[in-house]
Amino acid sequence: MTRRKPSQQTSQHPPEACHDAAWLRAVRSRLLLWYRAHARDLPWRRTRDPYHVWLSEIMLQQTQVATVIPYFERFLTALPTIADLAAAPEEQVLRLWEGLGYYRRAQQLHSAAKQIVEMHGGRFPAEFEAVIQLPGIGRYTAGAILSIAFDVPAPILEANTVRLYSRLWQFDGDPTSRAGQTLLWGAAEALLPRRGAGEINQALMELGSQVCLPRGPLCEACPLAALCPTRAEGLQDQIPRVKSKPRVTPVRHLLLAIERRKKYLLRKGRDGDRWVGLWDFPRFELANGDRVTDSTALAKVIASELGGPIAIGERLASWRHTVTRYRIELECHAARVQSRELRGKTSHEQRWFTLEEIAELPLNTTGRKLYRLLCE
DNA sequence: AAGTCGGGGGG
DNA sequence: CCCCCAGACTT
Repeated sequence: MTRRKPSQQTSQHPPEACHDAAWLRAVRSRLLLWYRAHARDLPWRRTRDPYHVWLSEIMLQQTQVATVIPYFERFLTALPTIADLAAAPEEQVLRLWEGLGYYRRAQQLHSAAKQIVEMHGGRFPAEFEAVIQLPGIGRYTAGAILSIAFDVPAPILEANTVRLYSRLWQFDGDPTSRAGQTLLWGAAEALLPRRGAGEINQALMELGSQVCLPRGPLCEACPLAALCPTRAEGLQDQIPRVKSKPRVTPVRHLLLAIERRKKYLLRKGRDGDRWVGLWDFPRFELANGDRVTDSTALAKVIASELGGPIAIGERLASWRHTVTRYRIELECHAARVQSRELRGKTSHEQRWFTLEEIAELPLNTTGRKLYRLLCE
């Protein structure tokens, strides 16, 4: 058991040295007894199909279980095999992802499916080196897929187990630091059994998410409480250390519903934009005190970006939307084109769509919200 | 080591 | 309002 001072916690001994083999065996066996009695019945736990496990792991990145479930089932109904995914148009994949966020996950999943068809005959690879080379799959996701789908003894480390291991090893340094990562990955490795790594890994995450909570962990219900040094010293609310978060900066956006003959002008996000690959209504950032209706500078920007002059009309709606570290004050206006066509050059891909066509397009969340307003 | 990428759940 | 989430990737 570790009894070193916090300042020395991150150095000197490898994590294996902190807990002996008997302690590790006790953790595994108590954990498995608890898990077999308390595991939630989740869709991706009913199968070991590598495609299903892979899809669930990608969707679950930075996304909570309850949010993922309906997306997971709808996605597999639409694209039941890796070959189906590889052959699907990107806009269908993004449409299935719409609302989940982190859309690059969907694009990399799609790209990886094509690679699997090309390089592995459509069969998900079972070797770590091949798996981690696929786009969108890092050390955690590779370990999760390999251990769950193929029973490969690969360690995992993610939000739940960072917290669990920090407490079990009483690590009070910064978990994201080099030393923290080394210690925590070492802990994950030390806990691995020779067989059944997938079950252990899922049990560790389940305990972390259901019992070893960020604040107010349920130590009374924890099967590992008697083995936990942090619990013994009552430090479970100080470990792991929390990092302060960056400030949120407010911005204003203008969203234009430009209609011409029952069609609306949409633009597709490209590299450098926020929602790459998703369609959006023409969107412009406003200066601080800018009034939408009488800014000639704004009119120039709009005309140059859309390829012709636009007359801004009445306000349709306004609301607030927070993304990453920006709080967007959104103002939606109706608008009409003044020339017969927008014929100037545009750096974005932009096209006119009917409402029926927009229904099938991948949009970002605010774009979808404005679409619904226009349908009323 | 810090930024970026989204959106919703829940206190 | 706040914190948090089965991370990966770039700078």
